[in-house]
Amino acid sequence: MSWTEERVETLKRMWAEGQSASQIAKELGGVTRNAVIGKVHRLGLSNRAGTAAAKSQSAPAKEKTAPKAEAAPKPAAEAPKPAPQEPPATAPATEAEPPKPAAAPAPVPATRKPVTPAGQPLPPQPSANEISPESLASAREVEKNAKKLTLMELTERTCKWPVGDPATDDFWFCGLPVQPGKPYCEAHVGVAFQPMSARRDRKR
DNA sequence: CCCTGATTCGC
DNA sequence: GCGAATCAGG
Repeated sequence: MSWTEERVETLKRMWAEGQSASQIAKELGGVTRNAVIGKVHRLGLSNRAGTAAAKSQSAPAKEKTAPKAEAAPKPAAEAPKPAPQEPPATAPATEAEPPKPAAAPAPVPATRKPVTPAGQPLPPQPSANEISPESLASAREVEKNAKKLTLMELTERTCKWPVGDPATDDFWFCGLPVQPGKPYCEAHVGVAFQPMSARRDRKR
């Protein structure tokens, strides 16, 4: 892959948006995060406001190398603080979309925001399947300690189980460590991947 | 351990 | 110019 103008555009845009190098690399495909970082530097972009790792680069006493790079007088326009815009409540850029989990039990407070978009009908809910009570129980259990990640914070190792209503503020992803090879944590894998007949007669 | 960005240096 | 390897911090 090469840095075509289009790809560079995407790179610039995402970098400006505060996306991490690895996220950009995934988006572009065919490149590693190292490649992205290297390009970012060559392009002269770089220090974004308040980057975690970036601020550590102040070694006052000892210089192990002699960088001659002086401040590059870049007339580049100051990036206009891109206010974290609401991500489209739809399709995450992330892949791995196993079966849509059954609707999360959204505890509807009396004061529910009526944010049901008039545009599209609700996605086809595979349905109110009967999930093993045990599974649901453990899932709810886990949701209490979930890391509550945002779409952006998801990685290949964080549980992508959605909780709450995407149309409200009360929406997040589980985020707990995923089960190896699965997109969800153990508890949610249990709810997501149920054999067709998850329900046996409850032996009580 | 997972992640982040920064830098170096052979190609 | 490119990006893997490496470094360094969280």
